[in-house]
Amino acid sequence: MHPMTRWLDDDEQRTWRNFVAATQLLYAALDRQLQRDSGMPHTYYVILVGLSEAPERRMRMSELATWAQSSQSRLSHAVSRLEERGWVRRERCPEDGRGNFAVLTDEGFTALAAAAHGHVEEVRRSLFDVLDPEQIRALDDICATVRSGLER
Amino acid sequence: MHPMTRWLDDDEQRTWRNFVAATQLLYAALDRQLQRDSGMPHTYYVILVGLSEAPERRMRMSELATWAQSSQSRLSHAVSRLEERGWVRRERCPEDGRGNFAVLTDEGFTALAAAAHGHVEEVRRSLFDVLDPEQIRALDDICATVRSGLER
DNA sequence: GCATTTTACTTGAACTCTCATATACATTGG
DNA sequence: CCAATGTATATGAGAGTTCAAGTAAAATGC
Repeated sequence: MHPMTRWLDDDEQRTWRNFVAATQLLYAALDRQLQRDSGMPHTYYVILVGLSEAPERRMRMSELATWAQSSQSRLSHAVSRLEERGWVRRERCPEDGRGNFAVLTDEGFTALAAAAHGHVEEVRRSLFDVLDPEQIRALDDICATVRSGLER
Repeated sequence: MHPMTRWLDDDEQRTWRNFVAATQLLYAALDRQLQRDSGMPHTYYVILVGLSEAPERRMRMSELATWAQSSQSRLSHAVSRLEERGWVRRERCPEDGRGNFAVLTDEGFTALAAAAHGHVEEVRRSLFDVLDPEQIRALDDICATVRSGLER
């Protein structure tokens, strides 16, 4: 069947557990900060950022899902919640009757702007402030590598 | 009020987005693999690992929560689900009437052993196989630093 | 001793995410 | 043109997580 398990040696084990611990603590801190100060999870924040950077602050659902590394279903649910808050609105796509645009409203833009400061500070506090420039370069390199390995 | 936002510069922005993309893709891959092959999310796997390494395969709930970086509530719910599957059992603590032990059952140990191969392979495929030894050392270092920054 | 506070853990509701399925429009091949 | 297939998105149920209470036992203080 499958080959013998290539178990992690002690160093790898330690690295892996440090990785899991660090990333989970980091996301927990981010989510807590965003939820507390802006009432949204990190995934919603990412969606708003995507829209805010898109031309006319609008994007097709599927394009936005790809951008935000989200499943289409997750994005659809999330946009529904964001619509309820008046931060995003859906618009039917004229060229393609199946398609929908997600459009960032002015209220959504305002909410994002209000959330950004605290979020960025948290990212700094949790990550950039504790690493030296060399480590930050290395991290960028590592993440780019892992990312391209997983993106197909 | 609060000081001016120290925005991320272009390099930091890129690093941060690579980090988010890489970690999210990685956890998505892990969770998909574990769910598909073993019917459990990564958080449950971690709980079982913790118990399997504890003396007599048992740990106090709060100790286990700390070990697994979980809230007590999350752990309590998770242990309830794991109990339903017969993988874990609760036992009242004799010395402290408030306390509970979570005990890994033989079925739980078997389930963990069955899950381990595929999980480790996925960790290798997604992370260790794509990085060179230098990068792995750097990652360990970075994660340990971030971790201790966030653990208080 | 007994009231107060703290600790250990559980519970329920609200919310998010996943997975399977459904819907509606578009495209393709004869 | 129309049946078959593919694409874009939505929806509903089930599962996990969070947050705010709730319970029960231990420790503390006077």
